[in-house]
Amino acid sequence: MKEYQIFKNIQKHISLSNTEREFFISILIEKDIAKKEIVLEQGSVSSKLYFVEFGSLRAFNVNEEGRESTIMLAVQDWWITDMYSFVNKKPALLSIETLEVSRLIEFDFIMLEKLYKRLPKFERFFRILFQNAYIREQLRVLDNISFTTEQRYTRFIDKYPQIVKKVTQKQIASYLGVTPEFLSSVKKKLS
Amino acid sequence: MKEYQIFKNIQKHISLSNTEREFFISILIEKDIAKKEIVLEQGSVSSKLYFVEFGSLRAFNVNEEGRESTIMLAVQDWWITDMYSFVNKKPALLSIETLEVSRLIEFDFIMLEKLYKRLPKFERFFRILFQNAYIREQLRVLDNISFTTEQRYTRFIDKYPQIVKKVTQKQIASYLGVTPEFLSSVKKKLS
DNA sequence: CGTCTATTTGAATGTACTCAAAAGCGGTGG
DNA sequence: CCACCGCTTTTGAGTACATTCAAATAGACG
Repeated sequence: MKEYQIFKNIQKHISLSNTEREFFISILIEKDIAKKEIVLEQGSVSSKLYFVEFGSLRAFNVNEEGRESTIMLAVQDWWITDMYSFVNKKPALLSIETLEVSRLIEFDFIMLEKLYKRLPKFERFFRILFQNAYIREQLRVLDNISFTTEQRYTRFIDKYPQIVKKVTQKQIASYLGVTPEFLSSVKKKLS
Repeated sequence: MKEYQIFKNIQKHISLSNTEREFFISILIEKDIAKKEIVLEQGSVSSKLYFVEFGSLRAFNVNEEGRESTIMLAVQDWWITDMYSFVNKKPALLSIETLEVSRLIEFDFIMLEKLYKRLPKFERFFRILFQNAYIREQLRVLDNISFTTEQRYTRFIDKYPQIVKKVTQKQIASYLGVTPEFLSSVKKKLS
């Protein structure tokens, strides 16, 4: 049997019998994506949830003035989509692009609902997944409002060393919510 | 039968049979709390998840310099705890206090795990709850890094008019991550 | 090698903070 | 019911943080 990263991910929280595993495999859709491809465009409705088998992606918002804000970075073993759009079927606030050649596993909304029905233990799995995602985002809010840019930069590179290798300075700046020029001066001060 | 706000909340996402409802009632613990009481102290482990039957609460972090950051505000029909601490059993990053006389329904971690076992549809309920919480926090991150203080202030009062009535200017400032003095000058400019 | 983008540097400007003091407001006790 | 106390809010001056704009340098990639 093919070794999917996604099984390791799922088995962190639930265990599947052989028949469950077979069913699950039968619905999986793999997509190989080239570098710098857009997998979701801001303004369109996000109909897919992605799991990253390998590679990396970035989710970002572009505001009216053209300023980019990076909201999420995903590497191997992470899940990514514009959840707001996916759940509410409203235009996505985020675009998502690959940072390198990536293999994704794709779940569409309908299929996910079927999965919940057929294998209710996936309710538990995603309950735990969203619980952790909520905690992570809340910690990021705390970071944003209570630390200086310098602190947030060093915390970011300590927390996500594997991501730092794959993104540009400019993208880190847009994740922190500052200009690339200012981040450059912060780095200079640190060294 | 007593009319609990929490049933309306739960029935937004799942429906309970009479026997399920009876079981659920049997495990509910109500707490009436006076104004300005601390229900969770930063540094201690959060062992309870609270639902707000009525009243209002504020969750905030105090950093080494003594600066307060308001992370969450909860009114009737909201859930609140330090989820990071509750899930990981680590010292809480947040204190939680009542803003007025409030009635809470209390769930401890063990009881919640029992509830998941006995009534697995609660996995679904909390899956949806955390999904929405995650979306909300991610939108707040986007707000924080992509809007000016003035924009964030007006968005806040538009989005949470019922909360605005119950909190001080100082607390709104600490929610937005600015000083009360600066928020005061922003308000002046707006009028 | 040449082109395009990212990064750095610096000057000028605007945003937000600190500190201090005054004014406003709500609750409490006499 | 009023006077006082403590906390919140406002105001202003001075400073620090962060942006904008422009230009130079460095890197990545075909």
